[in-house]
Amino acid sequence: MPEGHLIHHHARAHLADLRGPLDTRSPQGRFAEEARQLDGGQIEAIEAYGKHLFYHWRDGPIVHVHLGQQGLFLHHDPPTPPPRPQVRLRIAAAGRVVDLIAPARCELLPTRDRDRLVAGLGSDPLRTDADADDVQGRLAASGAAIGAVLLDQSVVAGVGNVLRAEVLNIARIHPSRRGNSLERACVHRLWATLVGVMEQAAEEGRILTARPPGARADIPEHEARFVYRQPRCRRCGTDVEQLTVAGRTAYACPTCQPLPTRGMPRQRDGSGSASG
DNA sequence: GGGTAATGTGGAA
DNA sequence: TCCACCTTACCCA
Repeated sequence: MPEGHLIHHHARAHLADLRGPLDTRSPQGRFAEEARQLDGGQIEAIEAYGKHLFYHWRDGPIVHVHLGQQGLFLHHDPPTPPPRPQVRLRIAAAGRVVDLIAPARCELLPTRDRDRLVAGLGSDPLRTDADADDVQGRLAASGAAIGAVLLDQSVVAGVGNVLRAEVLNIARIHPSRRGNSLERACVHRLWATLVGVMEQAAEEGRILTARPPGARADIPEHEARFVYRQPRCRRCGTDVEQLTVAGRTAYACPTCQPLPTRGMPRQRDGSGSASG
């Protein structure tokens, strides 16, 4: 389920909800010993970085969570139902309970390991320490398809398949275009779009890029996207093109995101005729 | 009730 | 490049 926007959304919500002494347990059992260690402790800070979550326990360890593809959080108000047997970690505060299910990773992490992990990540558009100039430079220097570079967590942290499709459509860039074929203003537009879309998505907890004006609040996600898993572009109605970029299905509107004609003069570098 | 895809990643081949 | 991980949600009968 999760891309970076949702990770930040959860971090904010959990920081607000999980105050005071906490009860922790692992009904599923795979985090039982760790949960016993944490039981009765308090969370001091929650950090989101790309698709990673770090729960900093007061005078305690860091709990590192990566949801992977199937992981999800359930939130309960009292009266709290008993946890499903699949719940890896239940964290219960006085008024609010969070269940973590099917994470790709849930582990105690020494600070050194957290630092090493973060050092391998690129700028996160949702973090104040994101280095916009550095990322744009790296995007513009890459000879790989921009749709591949965006998914590379060591370049930009937090972008997944939905954000890739929607942001490239909004910025009118075809996912197959090489980073180093993009004009500087184009890369700047891409970064600005990324930040804007992700901030709104983090706020709302979902990616609703193509929401029509006046749409009901509970509009389904699949009706509120320009090209991701759409038969036709919601901007112009053109049939959406599906292609594989970086091993994952990419979606593009041939009208809104045209590919420059092959063979167009581009003498700056030799990458213009690269296969793909 | 069954079958399938999914917003991700890392390791094997 | 493919598969496993592991669960939910959705589609269809």
